[in-house]
Amino acid sequence: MFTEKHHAEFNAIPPYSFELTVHKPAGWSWSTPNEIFENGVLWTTARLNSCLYGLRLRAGGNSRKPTVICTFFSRTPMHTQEKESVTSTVKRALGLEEDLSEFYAMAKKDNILRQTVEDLFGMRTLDWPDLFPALILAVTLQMASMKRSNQMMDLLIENFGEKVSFDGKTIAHWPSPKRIAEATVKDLADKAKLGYRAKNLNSIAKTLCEGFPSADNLSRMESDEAKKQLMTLRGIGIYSAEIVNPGPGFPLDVWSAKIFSILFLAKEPDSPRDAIPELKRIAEERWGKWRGDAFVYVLNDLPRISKRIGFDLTRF
DNA sequence: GCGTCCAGGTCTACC
DNA sequence: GGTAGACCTGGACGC
Repeated sequence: MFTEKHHAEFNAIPPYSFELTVHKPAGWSWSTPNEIFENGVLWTTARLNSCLYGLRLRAGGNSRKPTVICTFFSRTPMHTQEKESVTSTVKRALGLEEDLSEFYAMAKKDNILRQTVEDLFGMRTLDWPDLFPALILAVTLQMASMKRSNQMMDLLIENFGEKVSFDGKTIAHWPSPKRIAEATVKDLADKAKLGYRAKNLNSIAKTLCEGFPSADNLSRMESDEAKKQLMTLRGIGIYSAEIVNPGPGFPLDVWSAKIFSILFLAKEPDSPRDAIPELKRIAEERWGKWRGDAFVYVLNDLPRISKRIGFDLTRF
């Protein structure tokens, strides 16, 4: 039984939009696809240091002094050190201490971003509480339509995940690396329809169980070093590493390559895959170290950008 | 109903 | 070091 074990209020560097950060317009979840966002409150689950927690999060403070109020639910009593550790992970994943002022100053001079940063004022981009779910997402996105990726993720959670009941809610959470490492490749392929990805995910899970830097550790590394570490995992290439550890990366795939080709070059690419290196170069030249943030802002504002440029970017 | 093609990449063998 | 081809499989599409 998960009961309330720890309660805290965290300060955020303004501007900070709790809602846009945890409940993104493009539909990306903060920790698990099954989390519940109602009336400004997020009920979600996270596996931190191999322990599962229920979390209830909501905005506090005001626009000049924003805060996030967080309640942790756990099976067992939480020790002081455990409280400090999970608190620090949650603060990082909420982007509370991220200062957007330099990004916004750059964006105000950029035709594509100027209005977008106003549309999504105060949104933090993407920082995973836990590493394995991010790797599952990256692997299931490969060579599949969004519908099929969602099917694989849903089946993984249904067949190998865990349910957490707390605060009157029940939320199904991602499987642990241990559970996927212990499953057979055949079982993963059959039950989660992973196809060739089953072998990769099983290998990744085993590597994580043997010892691999956590999401917290990776976030403290230089971006290139973190990317290098991630790319040692089987089935994780440049795109997947940048999805998992966004930083200043620009994780273009054939879908987003079509969108950025329209925005940068005003044309659809003949071959989106072949256009990726050139589009990445343009993004780096145009947005520099802020290209990762620009990437997330643009992809979360497609309906409004489409209206402004008179081209439907949501049809890709 | 059936065949074909392709999808929000990565790895490997071969040059 | 650069690159063609293989990789699972569900769903869309044409016939």
